[in-house]
Order: sequence, then C-alpha cells, then structure tokens
Amino acid sequence: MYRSHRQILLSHVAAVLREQFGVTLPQIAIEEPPNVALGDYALPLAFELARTLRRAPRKIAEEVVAALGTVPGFAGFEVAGAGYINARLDRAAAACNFAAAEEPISLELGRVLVEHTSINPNKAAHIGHLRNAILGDTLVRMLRTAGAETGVQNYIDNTGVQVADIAVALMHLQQMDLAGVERWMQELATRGERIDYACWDLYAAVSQWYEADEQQKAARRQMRLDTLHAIEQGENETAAIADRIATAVLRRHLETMLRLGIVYDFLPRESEILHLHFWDAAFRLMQETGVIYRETEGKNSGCWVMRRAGTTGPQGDGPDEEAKIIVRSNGTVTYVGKDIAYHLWKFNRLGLDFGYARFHRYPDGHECWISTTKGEEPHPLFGHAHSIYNVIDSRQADPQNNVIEALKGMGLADAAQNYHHFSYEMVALTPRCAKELGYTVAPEDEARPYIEVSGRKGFGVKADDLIDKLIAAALAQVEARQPERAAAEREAIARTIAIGALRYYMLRYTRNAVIAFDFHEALSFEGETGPYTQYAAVRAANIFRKAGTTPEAALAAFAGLDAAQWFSGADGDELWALWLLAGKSALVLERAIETTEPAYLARHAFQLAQQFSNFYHRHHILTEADPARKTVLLATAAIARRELIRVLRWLGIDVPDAM
RNA sequence: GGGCGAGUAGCUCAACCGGAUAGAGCACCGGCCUUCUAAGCCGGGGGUUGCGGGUUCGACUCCCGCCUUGCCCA
Repeated sequence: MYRSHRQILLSHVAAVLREQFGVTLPQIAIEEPPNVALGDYALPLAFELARTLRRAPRKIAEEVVAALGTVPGFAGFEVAGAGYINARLDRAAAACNFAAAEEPISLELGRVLVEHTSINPNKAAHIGHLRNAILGDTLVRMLRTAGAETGVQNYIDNTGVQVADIAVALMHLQQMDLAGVERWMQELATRGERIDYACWDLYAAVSQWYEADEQQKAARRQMRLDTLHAIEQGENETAAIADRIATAVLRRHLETMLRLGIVYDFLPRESEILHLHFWDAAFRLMQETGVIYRETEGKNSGCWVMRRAGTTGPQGDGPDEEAKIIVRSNGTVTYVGKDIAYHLWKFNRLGLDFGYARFHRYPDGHECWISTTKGEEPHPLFGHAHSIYNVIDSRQADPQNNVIEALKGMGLADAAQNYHHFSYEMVALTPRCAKELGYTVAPEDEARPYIEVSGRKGFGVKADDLIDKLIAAALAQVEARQPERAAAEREAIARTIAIGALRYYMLRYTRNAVIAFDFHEALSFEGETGPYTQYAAVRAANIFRKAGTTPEAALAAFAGLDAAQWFSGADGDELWALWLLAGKSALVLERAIETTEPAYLARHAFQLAQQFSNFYHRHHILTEADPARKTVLLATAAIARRELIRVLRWLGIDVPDAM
C-alpha cells in the first residue's frame, strides 16, 4: 500500500520537475513526516533546489505543490515547516484497497543461493551458530517472499582440521579404532546422550592435550597434521572414523536447526570438492586467466599467489610480498583456493559438478540432498546461481574478498558483482554470563564488555540447551495462564513462544552489532521481544473469536462502508496511523532486502505490535454500540493482525493459538 | 605496520540517501485488572551522540585529525 503509492508519487514528482522546472534530480529524497497529521510522505527537495533555482525553499515548495495538481490515490499536497512538501494519501481509498488484499512485492531476483549455518561437524551448535542460521534462514524467507527462486546450502567442512581433532581425540586419547568408535556411538545412543555434546567435550579436551606437555607438543602437532592428511586422502580407517563422526554430528545439527524451523536443500561437503578434483579445474582456469602466478623469490618463493585487492603489486624489482598465497610451496592448496573452486561451481563456471544423494527427509516431506562422488539421477537442480549470499561472520571478510577478487580477475565480473558476503558480528558472552555458567573468567577479561565464544576452549552456550531453557520458561508461563488446555497443546504453545523469543532476539540487533549474550534478555518475554509481538497477534485473534466473526468477514464489511469519516479528525489520525504502519510491510521488506538487514523487519513487527496494543487498550471493540464504528474497529484489528502474522512469518516466527 | 567495524540515556540497542522535537526496550518511580488475556496500557525522570576542527540552509550521519576498543591481514 505504502510502497506502491510511494512509487507513483516519486515518478509523478520527477515528471513535474523535469517538465515544468527543467530540473532532473539524480535521486528524489522521500521521507516520512514526524506524525500522520502532517501527511504520509515528505519531500525535502525544495531545500536542495533553493540554490540552483535561486529562490527561497518555501517559495519553491509552493510552486511545486501548485504544479503537482492531482495525483491518483492522493488527497493533496501542502507546504510545511521551512519548505517540506508533504503528501497526503486518500485514506479511505487506500484503506479500502488494503483491506481487500495485502500488498504484493515482486523484485527481479532470479535464482539465488543462500549459504548459512556451515558448522564444523565436530561439536554441538552454540549460540553463535544460532545467529548465523537464523539470519540466513530469515534472509531466505525474505528473498522467497519477494519472488526469488532460492536454494539453501549448508556447507560441511567434513575433512578439515576441526574434524581431525575429534579423530585424534578418539584414536589417540581414547585408543579407539573404527569398531571402537562404532561401539562408542552405539553406547551414547543407548544412554540417550547426544554425540555432538560428547564431541564438544572431546574437542575441548584434545585442544588442551596438544598444548599440555612441552616435550610432546611437536609430536602431537604432527599427529594432528598426519590425521588431517589421512582424512583428506580418504579410503582409510582414519577417514572412515572422521566420516562416521562428522555425519552423525551433522545429523544432530539438522535436528537442532529443525527445532527453529530451519531446513536446507543441499549439503555440499569438502570431501567431494577434494575427491572430484574441483581444485584442479579451478587451478587451470586461474592459470589461464593469469589470476595466479608462481612466485620465484622472496618469502613466498615457490608458492602460487594472487595479488591482493587494493594493493599496488610489486614495488620496484622486488616480489609482491602482500600477495595472497593460494598454493603453498609444498603443493597444498589453501582454504581460499578451495573456496574459489567451490564458488566457480556455484555460478556454474567450473565445468564440473557434484554427485547428489538424498540425505534427509523432513517431516513435511522436503528432501535435503548431500554431495557425493557418484550420485543418483535424477536430482533437483543445484548451483547455477544468478546471485549468492554467504552468511559468514565478519572475521571472514578478508578471505571472502579474496574469492571475489579471484572471480573478478578471471573475467567473471557479473559473478563478482552478484556475490554477497552477508557479514554479521559474533555472539559473545558477558563476563557475568560466563560466571553464571560456571566458567572461570581471567582477570584481564573481567573488565571487558564481552568474551568471545570458543569451541576449542569448550566455552559457550549450546544451542539445544538454550532452546530447552526457553521452552521450560515458556511452559511455566503457559501452565499458569492456560491451565484448562491439554498438556500437549500447552507444550506446543510453549515451543512456539520459545522459538519466537529466540529468533526475535537474534534478529533485533543490526548485523554489525556484537550481541553480548545475556540470559536475562534472551529469556525475557516482555518488552521488545518475540512473545510481545506474538501476544499482540493472539489478542487480535481473540477479539474475532469472542465476537463470533472472522477477520475476513470484518474486512468485507469494511469494504461496504464509506470509511472517510472515520479517518478524519484527531481520532481518525490515530486510527489511520495504525493502518499506515500496517501498510508499510512491503516497503520495509524491500528495504530489508536491499540492505540485507533483517533487523528492519523485526523492528517493524515490534512497532506494529506496539501500536496495536495501544489501539487495543484505547478501544473496547466488543462492547462498541455503534455498528458502523464497530465494523471499522474490527477491520482495523483484522489489518493489524494480518500484517503482524505476515511479517512474523518472514521472520520465521509463528503465532500460537493462545498465550 | 596496514585494512575493516564500533563508540548515542545507568544498561542493551535504533535513527532509511544529510532533514522537522535523537527514539525504543530493560532497570527505576507513580498510576491502571468486574472489560476483547496485565506476556499488556498510561505517565515520569533520565542526552554536550568519544574529543577537536571543517563542509552547508541543515550533521548522530559526510571530510580531516586525535582518543578508546574489537576483529582481520602480515
């Protein structure tokens, strides 16, 4: 509603400026007046034109207003303040249209690949991974709503050093062979213990063990390296153990994420990138295009390197010491090298493809596929992206940019252009929170606002533990408030509330804010939280239940009314403010996609809930005596509810039946 | 040493492309349950937007310098 009228207004103003004032502005600024009494859109363009037209802003504004004439959907224009041009919508007409249908949004997005979660399959997921997955999943929902054909990928580094660490822990600390590992996994299952939790402790233990004995340090490091190489090579017992563990932990991660409504389409694994020789193909392409070259002198002598973005290259005669190493002098490929190959695949520029196998079937029937060397046919289309979003924390900005530079250097300007590093800051623990969890906090960390989570140190809050805690807290409330409901129903409500709380908590912060994790805030259901927004929607629904009607019927009744009188005067402004806010969902979604900032949507949902709560207290609908007025109030509740539910759905938050 | 981010109310965060009186939540204080659910609503105190310059009709926002802090690269 708001978005489409905004576009009409902008193009009309541009035409008037061009035709009647002979001015073309590169971009016409459009804002929102401080309150609805002043209008619905504000154009500060007169200030900008004051200099070139050499007239006072107010005078220019008056001339523009006179020239605007009438615009379909608008009630009028006026000059305000020092020279703002404020535009008023035809409230009744806009409301009538909006009551009939929600505002659609369709952007030219094409086939979009979103990669998120990507947890090393060697330990349980923690709160940092939750932020990643929730941001990524929300981005997918946003893009899909706007018409994108989306593919959701979760990259699995199953042959990396972190998985190797678990293999070392099992084989050398616990003296297990493959059969022993199988037995151990069997025992865990029998005892009902989670393998990702067991690995969490093992990972912390082995990380300590590497450093524990000065005498053994070098030997243990070598052991780690040998283990890594055996895993990369494949077809040996070490690799088999690593695969058993990585796959089992991966399955746990899928379960954890499903609790939050997060699913995947494809799980590309590093093992296939190695075994299908993606790198060899990429290496040839990079040599042919001259992106990498063999350094012959200096510290990188013998390495294949790539010039780093923003550097000037070799100074004088010397080698480019700032260059990024892609292949080390011993022939091993760096992480960035493998990542370049993988990204060439994403854009279908590698000339090689994965094999695909079914890996997991979700309760709703959706299939998640995994990479394999020899796959099954037919399979859905994977890769072939027009654009990609990699949800990866901000510490990875440098390697991400290296990949983009490589694509650019290979002449793939469009791919580089459509490569988005969806960067976000980490989740850290406050020193207070760390102590609550029983960790000892070093004196130098005491004064810091937050301490980084570390899997290596076993320092962090596990995702499933947090979800369990949230559900327990929600259930306590639901049991107190909904004693007459069946236990299963109460539990379902508690789960919905817990997930709403968690997802909202992870989405309310803008991406580049470090979240200093706090149990008090994460477990809070009051104020700016998911449950607050859910509660508003539930209350709206209760009105219709008690009134014995439906939102659809209320909106239909509203359409048969002349709404103009209800939107005039001070009371009309107040009512209109809620309609207007509800009408902004599509615009906020568009802005959230353009800036890849889901927090805008979270904020919008909260504001909508807040404004509705205010309305709810001001008007008692069921006892309203005037039937026409009651119709208007019911329609208003229906609109607020409809948009609230819609925006929350984009955020992956459901609204429970009762709270 | 180089690159990127951050610094706004007691705390945690907002502020769209440079626009009208810098806003929310938490915490604190005071009101409101016989009503469509108090997970709520209303009111209150709280600000030199890190510091110093500059740009202009207008700066939390842009430019320069400095301070504090986090991360990345070597």
